[in-house]
Amino acid sequence: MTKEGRTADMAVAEGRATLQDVAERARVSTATVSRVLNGNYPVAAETRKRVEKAVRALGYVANAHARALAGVTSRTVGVVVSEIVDPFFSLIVHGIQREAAAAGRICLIGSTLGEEHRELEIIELLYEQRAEAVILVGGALLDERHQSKLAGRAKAMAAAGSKLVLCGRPPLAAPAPSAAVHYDNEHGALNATDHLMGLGHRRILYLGGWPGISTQRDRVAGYRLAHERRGLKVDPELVVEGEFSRRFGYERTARALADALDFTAILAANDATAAGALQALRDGGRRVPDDVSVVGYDDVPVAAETVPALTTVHIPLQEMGRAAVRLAVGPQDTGRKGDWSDDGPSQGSLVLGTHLVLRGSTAPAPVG
Amino acid sequence: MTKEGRTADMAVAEGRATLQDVAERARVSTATVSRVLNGNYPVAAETRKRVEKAVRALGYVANAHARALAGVTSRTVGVVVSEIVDPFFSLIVHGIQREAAAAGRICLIGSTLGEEHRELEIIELLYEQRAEAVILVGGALLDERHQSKLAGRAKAMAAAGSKLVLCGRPPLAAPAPSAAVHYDNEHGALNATDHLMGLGHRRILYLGGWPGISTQRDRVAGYRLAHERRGLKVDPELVVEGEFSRRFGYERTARALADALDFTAILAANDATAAGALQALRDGGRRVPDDVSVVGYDDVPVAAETVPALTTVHIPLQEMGRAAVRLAVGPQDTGRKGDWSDDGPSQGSLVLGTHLVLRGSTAPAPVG
DNA sequence: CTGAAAGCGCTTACAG
DNA sequence: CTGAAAGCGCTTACAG
Repeated sequence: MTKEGRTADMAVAEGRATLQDVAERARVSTATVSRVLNGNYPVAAETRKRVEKAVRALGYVANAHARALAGVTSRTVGVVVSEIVDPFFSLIVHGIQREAAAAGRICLIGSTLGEEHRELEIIELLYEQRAEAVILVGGALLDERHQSKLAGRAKAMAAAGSKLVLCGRPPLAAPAPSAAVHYDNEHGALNATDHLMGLGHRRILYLGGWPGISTQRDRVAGYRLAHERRGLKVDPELVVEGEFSRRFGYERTARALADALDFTAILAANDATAAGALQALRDGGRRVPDDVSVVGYDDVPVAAETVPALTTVHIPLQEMGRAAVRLAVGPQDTGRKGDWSDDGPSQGSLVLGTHLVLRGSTAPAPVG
Repeated sequence: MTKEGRTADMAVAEGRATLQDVAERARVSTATVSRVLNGNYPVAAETRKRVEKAVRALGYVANAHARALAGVTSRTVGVVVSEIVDPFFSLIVHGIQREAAAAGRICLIGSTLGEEHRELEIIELLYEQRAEAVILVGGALLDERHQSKLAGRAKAMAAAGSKLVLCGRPPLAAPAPSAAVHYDNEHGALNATDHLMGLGHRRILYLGGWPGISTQRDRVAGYRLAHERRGLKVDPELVVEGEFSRRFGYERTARALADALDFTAILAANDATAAGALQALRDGGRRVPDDVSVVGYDDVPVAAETVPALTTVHIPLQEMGRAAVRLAVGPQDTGRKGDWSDDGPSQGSLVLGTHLVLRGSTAPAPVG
C-alpha cells in the first residue's frame, strides 16, 4: 500500500474530508483549493497539482449544502409526479433525467402517490431543498383554490430566484409567473374522433378519464368539438368518464356490451383504458376492428403491444420532459435574481404537437 | 387586504425570508424561532404563537441546506436506477417513494440511463448532496473493478455516517459495509423451470437477458440447477442470452422458429422478453400454450395483460423498495456516527421470497 | 423559558 | 497568483 493510499484510508476512517483538510495537506489556503476545484480562476500549475493530489489522497467530495449556502445554485431540479409507475409519467421523467444529466443537474423527485392535492406539500419539500426549479408533471387539478395556491407558490419562488415549470398542463392564469410546456391535447382528441368519423363511425363511446383533471377536460372537449364540426350531437349516454385505468376500461366496456349500448367505436381516455376495452371486447366475442374500432391516447409502449395494436394519439412525452428542463435551468441567469417576476404572467409557454398513429385497432364502421 | 397579507407580499417581493427575518418580526432571537420550528424544546405558549404568526406572515420556509450544514441530517435519500421507464425499476421506485414519504424523506433519483457503469458517477453526485443513504436499485454489474470501486465507496460513506443500500442484488463482498435487500432469484428460475418440467417439457429454451449482470447470472443458474436436479443435461443451443427486451424476445423466437429449433417451452429472462416471444409465436402460427408454453419473470403489469396472460415468477418489487428505505433510514442513529463501519462486512441482508404465478401461458407439453 | 455566540463547509469580494 | 476574512442560514451547547 502506498503512503498516499494509507493516508486516504485514515482520512476515510475519520469521516468526510473537508476543504480545510485538503488545504492543509496541500499547504495552501481554502480559497485556493476552492479555486482549483471550480476552475474559474487562474491558479499556478504547480499549486494546482499539489491541490489535486491532496484531493485524491483524501477522497475529497465537496459538500453540496455548504456550496449552496455559500451562494452557488444547488444544481438540483425538483420534479413532482403523480404515479411513477404510470408510463405517461415515467416517460416524461425519463426525458427530464436525460436533459438534467446533460445540464449537470440532479433530480429530486417527489410523488403525490396518486393524490393530486398533495402537490402543494411536495412542492414545499422541494422548495425547502432549494431546488433551482420545480417541474410539475401531468395534468392540472381542476380546483380553483388549489390553482390559486399554486399561483401564490409560483410568485414566492420567482421572488426567491427559483421557478415553477409546468409540464403537460397549461400555463397558470395571468398574474402568476411560470413557464409551461404543453401539448395540443384537445386537438389530438379532435383528430382521433374525426378519424373514426371519417371511417363512418357515428356512435363513438368516449371511455374513461378522471374529470377532475385538465387532461380529461381537454380530451373530452376535443371529442365534442369533432361532433360539433360535423353538426352532430353528442349522446350523453356515450360519454363515460371515471378513471384512467385498464380496469375501468374493461369494466365499463363489458357493461356497455351487457346493456346493449349502441356504439361502433371507442375513443379511450388513454392507452391503458383502451387496452382494458380491447380485452372486454374480446371476452364479449366482439372482433376489433371488424365489429368495433378502438382508439387510445398517449402512445405509451403498451399501445404497440396489444392485439390488435392500438391506433392512438402520440404525445412526445420524452421531448416534453426535456423541454421542461430547458425551461427550468434554461438561459443561464443574467444575474438579476428574481427579476423576471416583474416581466408579466408567463415565462415562455411551449405547445408540442400530437399526431394520430394508425395501427390495427381501427377500420371502417360495419355496414347496417 | 390585511396588514399581515401586505407584509407577506412585501417579504415575498424581497426574496426568501430567513430565520432572522422571522425572529425580528416576532421580536425574539433566532434560537427561539428555531426551537418552535423544531418543536423539540420548551417555549412559552405566548412566544410560540407570536413566532408562528410571523412564520405565516412571511411565508417562511426553512433552508434545508443551512439546516443540513448545521448538523441535522439532510432527510434526503439517494436512489440510483438504470431506466425509470422499465417497470421493474419503476415499481421498486414506487415502493421507495411510499416508504420515504412515510419517513418524511425526499428522494434524489439518479439514472444511469441504461449504462450501468455510470453507477459510480451517480453515486458521487448523490454523495455530494449528502444523501443520508444511497440505494442502488437492480442487478449488479459483473465486473470486478466496478465492484471493488463500489466497495471503496461504501467504506467512505460508512465512515462519513452515510450508507450504501443494495436493492435487488446480493450484498457486497466481505470487507465492505453495506445493507442489502434481495430476492431469491435463482430459486425463482429453478421453480419456473421445474414447473415446465413437471408439465412434461424437456426442451426448454432459455431466452433473453444480459449476461453482464447478476440478475441474469442467477436466473440462468436456476435454469441449470433445475436440469441438474433431474439429471438432465442443458443443450447449449437452448440458452440464448442477449438483452432483457421485448424486441430481443420477438426476434430470437422468430429465428428459433425459422431454424426449426426443437423446443416445447420458453423460459424468458423477464416478462418483456416473454411478451415478445408470445407475439413471435403467434405470428409464426404457434398456439400458446397448446404448442408452446411460455414463462416470464418479474410479474410486472404487462404479464397479466398479454394474451394469453403469462405464467411468471412474482417478485415483491414494491416491498423490496420499501425494505430498502427501512434499511437506509432505519433504526435511528444511536449517535455513534460512522460506527458501524467496524461492525463487520454487512449491515443486514434481507432476502424476499418469490413465487410462481400460474396464468394461461403454460400447459402440458404436446404429445409426440 | 430565552438569548448571545460559535460553528457547520463552502465561495467570493477585497487586498496584496 | 494567493490569502485572510466575511458571510450564506441554520442548530445547539452554554449561560442565565
